Amino acid sequence: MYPKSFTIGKLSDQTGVKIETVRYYEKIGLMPKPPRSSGKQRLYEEHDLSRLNFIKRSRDLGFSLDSVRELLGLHDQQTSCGKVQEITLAHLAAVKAKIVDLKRLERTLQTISKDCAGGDAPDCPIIESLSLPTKKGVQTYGARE
Amino acid sequence: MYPKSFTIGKLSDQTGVKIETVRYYEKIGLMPKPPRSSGKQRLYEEHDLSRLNFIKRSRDLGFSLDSVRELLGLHDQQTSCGKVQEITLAHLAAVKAKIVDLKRLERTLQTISKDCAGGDAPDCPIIESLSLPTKKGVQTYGARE
DNA sequence: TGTAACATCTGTAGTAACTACAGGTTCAAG
DNA sequence: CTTGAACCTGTAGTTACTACAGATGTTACA
Repeated sequence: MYPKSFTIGKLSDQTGVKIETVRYYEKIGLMPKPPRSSGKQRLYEEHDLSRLNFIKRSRDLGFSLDSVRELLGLHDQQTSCGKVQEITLAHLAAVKAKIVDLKRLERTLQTISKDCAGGDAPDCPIIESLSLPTKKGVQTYGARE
Repeated sequence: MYPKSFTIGKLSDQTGVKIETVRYYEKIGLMPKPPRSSGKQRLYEEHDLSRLNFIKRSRDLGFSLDSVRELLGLHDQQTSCGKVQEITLAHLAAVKAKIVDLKRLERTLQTISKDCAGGDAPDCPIIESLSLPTKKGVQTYGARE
């Protein structure tokens, strides 16, 4: 039999995506509902493996599930490369911005920790530094997701 | 009356923390339950402002709420500077690691997007690149939270 | 004093992207 | 035929909020 099928466990092993996550992707419509064995177990094939790899790699690259969904749509419809690049470049810009944020954060943490002797001193300069108000209305560090 | 109190709206304006978030912090025990006015509205004072500033600044610096809770505990008990520094340095290390991850991610995104002409070409090199399997068992990019 | 507009109240549900059960089937090996 | 691993469904928990709905409270102005 040429198109030999395999269970969710194999799919999970091959891709590094956890079983629960595969079922979750099915539930939210990222992965198709596969045919089942006589005993209701999911049976996957090669193309499911590709699709899941695509999803995993995109996720590893930091694309949101919404972006992945969009990318998959373009993939499935063999549509324009332009849109794909647009999404990718937008994502790249977001990543760059995040790096800038984190570097500022790194500098601040380095600054506030370097004055700390680290002993049992009652007036910790870190605590004092943390007690300073954030500047009004300014999202100073923006390190949140 | 010297210790003049103010409502949650003022507290929110002063700190930049949204009203709902202040109530949320109260619910999870980060902020104290303040006294109320005759009509059940929360009444805050200066020290609440300081505490909330501390929380906000820590959050902006990327500390988790659990870390903030720990930091506040040390703050409240005037305890050792050493532990504070420990938490801070651990956090700094995590931030540095994340920067490294994101930079790798940035390079990858740059690489896969630069070959893309961006037109209506049916074989998009980005899509092809995304379809590659992630290396077995290796958390290659780790860009997740 | 009335009333309109705004602030605040409680409580619940929703968000992202999973992860972790509980309590049951099914499958493969010996 | 029995054991144990793998699989099933469904629900609830995670983080750190945010967004309502529907009910009060407060304040400014006429």
